[in-house]
Amino acid sequence: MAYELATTLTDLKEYLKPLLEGETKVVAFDFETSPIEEWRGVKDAALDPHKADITGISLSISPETGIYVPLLHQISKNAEDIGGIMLFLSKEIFQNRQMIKVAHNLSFEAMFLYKYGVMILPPVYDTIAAAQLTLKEEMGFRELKDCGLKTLVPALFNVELPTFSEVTEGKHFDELNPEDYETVRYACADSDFALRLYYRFNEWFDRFLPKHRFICEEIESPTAVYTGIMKYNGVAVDRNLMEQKKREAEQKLSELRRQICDVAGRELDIGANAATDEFKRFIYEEMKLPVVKTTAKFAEAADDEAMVLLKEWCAGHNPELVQFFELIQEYRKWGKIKSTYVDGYLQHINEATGRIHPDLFPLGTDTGRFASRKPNLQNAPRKDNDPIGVRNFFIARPRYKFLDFDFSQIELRVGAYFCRDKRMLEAYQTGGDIHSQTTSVIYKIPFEQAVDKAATQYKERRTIAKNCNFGVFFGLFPRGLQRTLKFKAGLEASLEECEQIIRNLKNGYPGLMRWQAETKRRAALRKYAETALGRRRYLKGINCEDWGVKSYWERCALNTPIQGTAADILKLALQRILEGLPERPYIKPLLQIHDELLFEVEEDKVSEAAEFIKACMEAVPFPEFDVPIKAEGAVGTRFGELEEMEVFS
DNA sequence: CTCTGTTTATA
DNA sequence: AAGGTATAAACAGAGT
Repeated sequence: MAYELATTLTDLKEYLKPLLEGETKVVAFDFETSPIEEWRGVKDAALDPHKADITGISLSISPETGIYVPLLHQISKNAEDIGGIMLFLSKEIFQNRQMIKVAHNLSFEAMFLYKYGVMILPPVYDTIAAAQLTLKEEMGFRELKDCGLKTLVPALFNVELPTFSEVTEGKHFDELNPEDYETVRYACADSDFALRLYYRFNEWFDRFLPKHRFICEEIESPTAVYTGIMKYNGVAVDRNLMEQKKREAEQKLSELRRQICDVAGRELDIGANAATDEFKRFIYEEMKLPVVKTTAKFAEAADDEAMVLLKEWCAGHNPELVQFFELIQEYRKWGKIKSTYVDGYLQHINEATGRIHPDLFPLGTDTGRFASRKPNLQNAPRKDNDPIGVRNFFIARPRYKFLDFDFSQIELRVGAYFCRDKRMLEAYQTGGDIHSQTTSVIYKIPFEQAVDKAATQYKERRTIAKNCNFGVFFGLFPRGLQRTLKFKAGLEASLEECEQIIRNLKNGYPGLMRWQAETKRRAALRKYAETALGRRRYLKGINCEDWGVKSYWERCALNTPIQGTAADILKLALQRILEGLPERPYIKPLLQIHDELLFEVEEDKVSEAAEFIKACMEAVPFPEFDVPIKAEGAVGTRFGELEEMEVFS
């Protein structure tokens, strides 16, 4: 195999000649990284661009070949004129709009390039995204590591690759000698096989699912670059505030524990969440309360709904226990916030940056949505459900502001696009708002009151209306609606009333029922659901005999096109934003929260940035999409205190 | 230490 | 005669 070592820019140019002269336009590349001095002993520091540098770069332009450019090895010789090489690579390759840049797990490479101020631009191709879009079903990919090169290459090319630790034997990559062929071989194999995967996956796409090639090339690969940028940036936190709130929470929890034991009349070990066996035995055995609800596995439930029901029962039979359940509910609320959002977030502050950099997975879900882990920054509690203000832990860096844009009702707009319901389409095309109509229907209040933001319970009512709308779209039953209303809004509605609401909604939007029936029928026939752009999700149990199982998969068949198309639309917006970032370095992408994007922006560039981002998000996502899209902006210094913002365009 | 069940936070 | 779906994370308890 022809793997070479480059020690000069001339060597590199010689290898890349066919690429530079336009005979081929595809190049795969890969970085080897090692921790910088300060983080040498820290686990996984080599994977963190704030604790590591690029040790060397490998490139490949044709199968079974590759070249390795050593940059920062500690022994033997590195390439001459590293600055010149980096400049050459950025200009001629990474930012070259004619060249297809291939990498396996592109967000990693994009993250390191961003560190050096280089924004890699489309066309790009992430072979890990391609793997997810081709083999996810048959190989059962879930985690990123399941589709690492070390798994894919043996499976697809019948070639064994040495693992990183076999080659490095516990050392960092920069301690290897670049003149050893093993070093060159290891580094080059990664780009060589990334390139071969590019051709292999494209053959697969062209043969079996051309639309997934479009999704890979035009959506997921640019998204991988954007993801690398978000991961690099992370979000700054106010550690002092977190420590202070931690103490407040501890105090509150111990007070509540004491009160709970007082009301219970004895010492009770309720653990961190009032979920111990001792707690459950106390309510169901000692107090002999009725089992008002069971869990999925038919055990006695003790969740918040059960607490509400028990509280109601006690109001009639055992009034002194009402307070007990109220205290338990409050205890759990504080417990959740302390363990997940205070202690949990504190564990994830990066020592090098003082910021939180979550793991973001653009293909982490079955529908095409992102997932966020370690920590999950997509589920920070909202103001109205959070006594301590967790979102205020997040602050913009000095001289910057947070800028946040939220797609308004994106899933319902997508739903309107799919079901072609006249009234829904018209409502959106004339700038209207379906949640308001629903609000007025279910609360029996005039439309004017439903749209009045100053009216009491505006937000809460809207949330419930939203639940109804989404629920009805995806197959909510009257029972489910009744439950949502009872437990989320504290509203007692009869089953008949709920049936009436659903009937009203369905009558109000007749296109909806037709679409639902047709979508379920097609899903059963094809055994998959797809988004408007053809992103597929297979529906294993859609033809199962068991009503419950089949019914679940039918709801997935209704949900996937809508949730998935909304995800596609957001990812298309990311692509447009990415294209504009090189000329707008004052915009720093931080997070994606499903229908929302968070940025840090230089404070005197906020309106410029807002105008640009809004335009990217509101652009027609693909030609057939005929429903207007709206993005609403907000600015602020703390994530919990963003103020709505008027954006002119 | 890992695994399952349950609960709860978000979109 | 009836479960909106998509996630991540924490705790509790049981088993290795």
